[in-house]
Amino acid sequence: MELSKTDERRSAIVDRLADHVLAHGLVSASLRPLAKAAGTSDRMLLYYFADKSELLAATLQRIAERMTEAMAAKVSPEPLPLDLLRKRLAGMLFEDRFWPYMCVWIELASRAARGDPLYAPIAQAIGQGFLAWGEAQLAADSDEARVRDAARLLVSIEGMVLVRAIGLSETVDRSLG
Amino acid sequence: MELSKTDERRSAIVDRLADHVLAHGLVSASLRPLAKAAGTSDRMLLYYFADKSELLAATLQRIAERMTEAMAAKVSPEPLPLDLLRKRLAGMLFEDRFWPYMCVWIELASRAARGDPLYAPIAQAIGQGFLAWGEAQLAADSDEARVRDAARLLVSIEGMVLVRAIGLSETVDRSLG
DNA sequence: ACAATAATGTAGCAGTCGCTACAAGAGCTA
DNA sequence: TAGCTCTTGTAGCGACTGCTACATTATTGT
Repeated sequence: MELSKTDERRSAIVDRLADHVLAHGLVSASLRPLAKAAGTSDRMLLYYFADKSELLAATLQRIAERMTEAMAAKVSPEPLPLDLLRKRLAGMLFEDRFWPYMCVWIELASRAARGDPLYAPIAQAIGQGFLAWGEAQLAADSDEARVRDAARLLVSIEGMVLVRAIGLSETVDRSLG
Repeated sequence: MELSKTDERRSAIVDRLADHVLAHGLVSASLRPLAKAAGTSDRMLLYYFADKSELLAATLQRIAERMTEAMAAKVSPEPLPLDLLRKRLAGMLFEDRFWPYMCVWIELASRAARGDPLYAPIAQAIGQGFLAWGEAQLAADSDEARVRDAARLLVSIEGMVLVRAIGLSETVDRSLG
């Protein structure tokens, strides 16, 4: 019994908030629509969470957890070279079911870029998590090469995501060819 | 005499709106603050522009023009190979005076990613403009290679921008090494 | 000089924003 | 059953959103 009733309810709410943010973006994440999506009232949202920041932080963390889980399931039994890992990852991230995560991710980055004190640390942590994941997946001759390849993996994946976001999917394909 | 007085006034307003959007982002681009930045009133903004969409479209176009101008000034006399062009461009885009453009660019992409009918076409056009610029700058053995390298240039530049946006500048550097 | 048109100020509408004061119900303990 | 804490609804505040009706002043063409 480590979860109190309150914690359980909080967690259930966060789950439905995550669904809503994935479907409609941070831009439409205002209290009343979120409450409706969670089957409650804005009043109750601010009963379970101190303020909107805390609520959104919890929601984004939940979204990141889901993504981490999905990527953990994609772990390859043996290390892969950069090119191969990049292609596999690109194939995965552009699936319809993952694209909402990428949309939220870009939104997060756009706020982090302006130094938003709520979003910037969250975005940075997620980025570093990805780097660590990449380093664990990559086959490399040296630690130096591993770190460099993980950096290249992150950069090129983010690039493909952003280029696809602006509607240039063919350009993404061409860059992989 | 191709510009009427109204057009001139419109253009002057757009210039100051562009300054404000570059400084504070689309997220704070609401009518009253924009009007203040332009030295006028929200009432007048909607006198010169049909609605907020038209006003923002004009502002973003102006911002894109400024960026295009800056990049035209960076044209190298002879074609460059991908790696070199990438490094030069990265060096330029990460200068302090260009970073605000990148912030707005990510914001634009995040809205385009959700299919926003105002921002999606603008973002796509800017992306295609960049591809054309890259193709003109790149040294390549064949047209096929040129198109592919331009795609790779766009993807990696966008990737570096996004990774820097989330506060991982060292990762950007490592990816170039 | 006068009439038409362009430009601008004032005020406000209806809606949304995050958030809160207040009170009432629900469920438990003594 | 009395009292107490946890939970929830109602209602609203003050600020902000895009936008507009109305009136007034400036400018222009005749």
